Amino acid sequence: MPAASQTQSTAVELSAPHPTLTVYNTLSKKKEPFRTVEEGKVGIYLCGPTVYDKAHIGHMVGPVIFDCIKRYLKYCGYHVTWVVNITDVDDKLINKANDRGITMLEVAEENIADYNGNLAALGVDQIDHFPRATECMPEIIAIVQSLIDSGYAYESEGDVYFDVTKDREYGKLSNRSLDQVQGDGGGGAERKRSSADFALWKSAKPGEPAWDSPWAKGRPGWHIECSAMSKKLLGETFDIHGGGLDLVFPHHENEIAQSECCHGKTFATYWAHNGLLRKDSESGKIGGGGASEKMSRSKGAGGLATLIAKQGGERIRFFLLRTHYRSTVLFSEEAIEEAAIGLESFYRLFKRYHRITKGDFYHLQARAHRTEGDTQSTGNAALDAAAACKAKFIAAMDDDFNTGGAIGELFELAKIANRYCDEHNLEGGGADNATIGDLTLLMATIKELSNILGIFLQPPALPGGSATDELLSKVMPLVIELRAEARAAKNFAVADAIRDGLAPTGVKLEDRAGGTEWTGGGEGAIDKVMAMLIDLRQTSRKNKDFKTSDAIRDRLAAVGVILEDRSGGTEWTRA
RNA sequence: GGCGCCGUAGCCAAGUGGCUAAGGCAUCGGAUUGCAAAUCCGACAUCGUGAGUUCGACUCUCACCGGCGCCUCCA
Repeated sequence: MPAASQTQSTAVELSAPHPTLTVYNTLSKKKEPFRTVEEGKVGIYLCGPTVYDKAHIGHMVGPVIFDCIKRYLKYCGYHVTWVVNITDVDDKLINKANDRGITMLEVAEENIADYNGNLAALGVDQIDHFPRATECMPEIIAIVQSLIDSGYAYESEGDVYFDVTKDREYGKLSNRSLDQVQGDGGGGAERKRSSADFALWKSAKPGEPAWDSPWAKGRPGWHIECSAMSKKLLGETFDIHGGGLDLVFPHHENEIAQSECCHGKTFATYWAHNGLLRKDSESGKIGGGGASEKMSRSKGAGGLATLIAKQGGERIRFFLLRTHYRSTVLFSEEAIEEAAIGLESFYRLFKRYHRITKGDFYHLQARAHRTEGDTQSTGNAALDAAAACKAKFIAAMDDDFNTGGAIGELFELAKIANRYCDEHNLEGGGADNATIGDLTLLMATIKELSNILGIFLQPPALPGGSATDELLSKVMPLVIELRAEARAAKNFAVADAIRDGLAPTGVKLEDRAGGTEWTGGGEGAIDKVMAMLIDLRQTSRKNKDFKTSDAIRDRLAAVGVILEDRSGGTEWTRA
């Protein structure tokens, strides 16, 4: 078999292709029909962080898209195992530990906690295994030994290097030939046979964390831990290997080299690389084209936890999912806030659904698996339109997990549901069992599809809302009541003064068929609301509208707020 | 220098060899509202430039211009 012998890695036999799902493969630079190593099962390995510092938003792109990928593959009926590794031994960790006078393990623990908190906030909960390099030393050493035994690696003064000249296929992922990767050789150049060789094992200097090995006491090189962890949890050949585009070379190239030389067969069938985030330093400027800078912890990027605290995880997830995962994304808080506006319209729809049906969107039962045969017309225009949206949503996801296109359909679905409410006057008495049933079907479709994206799984925790002041919740009904009375008396000046006066506090009023609703009101809103009321009372007194001014004081007293008129103005206190 | 990516409306962003080029934000009309808000309806792009292939290209090829990535650690 002369032709086949040109490749040392024998291709493994794959399942029949999925009829519609295609996945882009960095290895072939094409979208390919999706086939699996084992029928009905998918193994995914995503390169996680080296935990030497806090995460930045760029670290979430991979986890978020793969979280969706797993959800979608499950939806398509696959059984999926997803591994995200933690690299917790590395030069940078050692340096960090030395700088701070703590152990490498302590540095790792701190940043792993940060990372896990970030994942949880963004709704990434599909990861099955979280292996750590330091927990896989026997497996790492076994692979290194095997590579030495088969002549692909050599020991040199206690270090072990992979001999790239022995690997005929070296460079196939990043599309470069050996003479193109002859750099300065990096650290330990004098111990290498070729400058492109890379370390599988690094002997320890005094004081460095070290593990016993057949060579010198030391630690694994970068790259090798992924080969070991993926083998341990997913086998010698698995389906999808993911990571940031910046990992293609040298990290993934070296992983392939190690694993395929060690096992003599395909390492991963599909290589899926997400695009990188850039920080938009000129956001807000007209005309775009402004400079943007690379996100990198070495350049001080970080603060993801702070960003989450401010914006909330769902906004960030939604922002990331609006763009195809392979694109470069310009990130700025303004961009996140713009995405959030779209998100809010969904939250409003969910509330509308609740007003009409008393049902909770978040508790709707939705289909968990795709069904191809439910496209026959129902004779109901709204339901038919929704079915068409769903079909387009699925087609988008089938096309290399095109979440951006899928989200467009979600907006369309929201419009269909809102229109249905309008056309059938569901908030003005048009609701009956039939219309409520149809609306619920529409909402369940939104639930089914948003479940795939991992959004709207539960009411958003942040921002603002959850921390609403208890007193504010008591005062607002009273404010609304005052305004309702003013409106009933056609005293629109007072009614509008209340609503307009509330605007700067972040509290919004919306008049609905069933009464006025209020939303918003974050930290400090209560003080501003009280100031508005005091101001309104002053104005009323000035206008001899004592009915209003007295009502304000009396009703505030009823909820435990006392107003005291002093020479310098009115002060309020909690009783 | 080597390898590669991108350029769609004011902004963000899907998509396709030929029917109306998704969707979101913003803007402008209209319905609705006491006025708003929300919601709905409508308006708003010929797809960086030039050439080629083709009956036909925004979609394929080439050139150019303009952004960007990797080649050192990096999600």
